[in-house]
Amino acid sequence: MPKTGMVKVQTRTLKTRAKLIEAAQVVVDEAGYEALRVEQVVASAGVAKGTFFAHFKDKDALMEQLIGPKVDSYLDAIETLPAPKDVEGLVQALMPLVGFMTSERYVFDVILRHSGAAAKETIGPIAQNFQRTGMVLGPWLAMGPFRKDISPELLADGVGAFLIQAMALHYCALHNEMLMQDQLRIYLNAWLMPQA
Amino acid sequence: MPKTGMVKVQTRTLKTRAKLIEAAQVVVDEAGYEALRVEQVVASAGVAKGTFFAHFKDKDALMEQLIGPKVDSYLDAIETLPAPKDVEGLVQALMPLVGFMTSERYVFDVILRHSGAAAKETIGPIAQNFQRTGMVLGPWLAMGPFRKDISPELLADGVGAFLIQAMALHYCALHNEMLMQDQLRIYLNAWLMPQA
DNA sequence: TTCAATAATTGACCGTGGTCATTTTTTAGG
DNA sequence: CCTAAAAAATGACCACGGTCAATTATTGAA
Repeated sequence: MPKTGMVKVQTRTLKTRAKLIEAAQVVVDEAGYEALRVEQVVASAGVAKGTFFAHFKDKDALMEQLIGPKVDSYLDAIETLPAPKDVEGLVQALMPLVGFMTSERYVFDVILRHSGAAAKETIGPIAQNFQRTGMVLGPWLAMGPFRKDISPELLADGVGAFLIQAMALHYCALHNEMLMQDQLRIYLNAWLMPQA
Repeated sequence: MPKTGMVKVQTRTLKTRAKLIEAAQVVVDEAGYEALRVEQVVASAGVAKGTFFAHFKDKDALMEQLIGPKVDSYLDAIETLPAPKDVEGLVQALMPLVGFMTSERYVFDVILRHSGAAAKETIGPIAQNFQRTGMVLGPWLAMGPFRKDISPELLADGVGAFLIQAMALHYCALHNEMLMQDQLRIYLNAWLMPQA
């Protein structure tokens, strides 16, 4: 593995890594995440298989590099939106992200594995995304007409938990998207709204 | 695969399946779930590898047969307990189950992968467990000093969601210094208690 | 420019889950 | 019993993620 110490990073290293990620992205764009094969990636990147594992601890690490930025782009989009004024607005704001996360069973599994369930010393891109979700959501929730008796961080944590729950219940179905949305609305109403 | 129609189930079939599960359980008892190898199981069961996959769709299907009943036994124990009178009591009642679910990273992953399978055509043992969790928890929560503005089913759903969240965080480098039961207590207090 | 130390790359090899055409066993009818 | 069809078991084989000792490229100091 290219050393991550304080020594100079060889240009070659960056080139190779870029080639691998680019080749991987092409495969994903053409056939989806599930269909990605390391052998295919190294073949079209023109490097040996060993090189792949010199750059990525395992296949999942590459997946993180592909899925993480994608999730990030959805968070970018969310961040530009005005703070939602109710649960419905929040759900609508979250749906594109949810749609991506449940676009493939495999993607959802990867995200689940890495969303905090990953026992790793160095925090990966996906876990960082979840942190960022909290950072985006927290202030939003604090501004909205939501319960004020607990911290925005805790509020955001709960949104994350119910997001996972709703996706887990309906991860499979594109045709279940309405159901997932309804489910999420129910959860978030119960979680976010001050009790009458 | 042994047919599951209305024809007679051969004694041989039951024998073989029993041998496989027993052999698998021995491996698990000796080395844990993660260490289980199909080749080891078939070797000590004295059958060919193909036979294994005639009885179980894949390795995960066997894992469900091992983990499902185990989770069930914890639910049995919980069911005999008197309804908890506060969040602390609930947390204490749940901890043995939580302890098992997080005893191995691999076990948690298997459970995660199968917990949302309720939407699938054939509902597996683990998904059934999660349903049962709701059935055990619902009435309990209805009896306790918990919020009454939402249904017991929804309350139980939320407990499930926060259970997963707390367990996921337990494996996360950023949060593992906080004890899982402390985390769970915070979540469940926020979720279950009427707002002051 | 040289060269030794270090980093990156290679590809044969392995472990292990999963497949399938073939063989063996069981069942049911005559 | 005998036999043909159905069910179960077999094991050689494959796919694919991952390893590692050997090889090649890069670097920096003299």
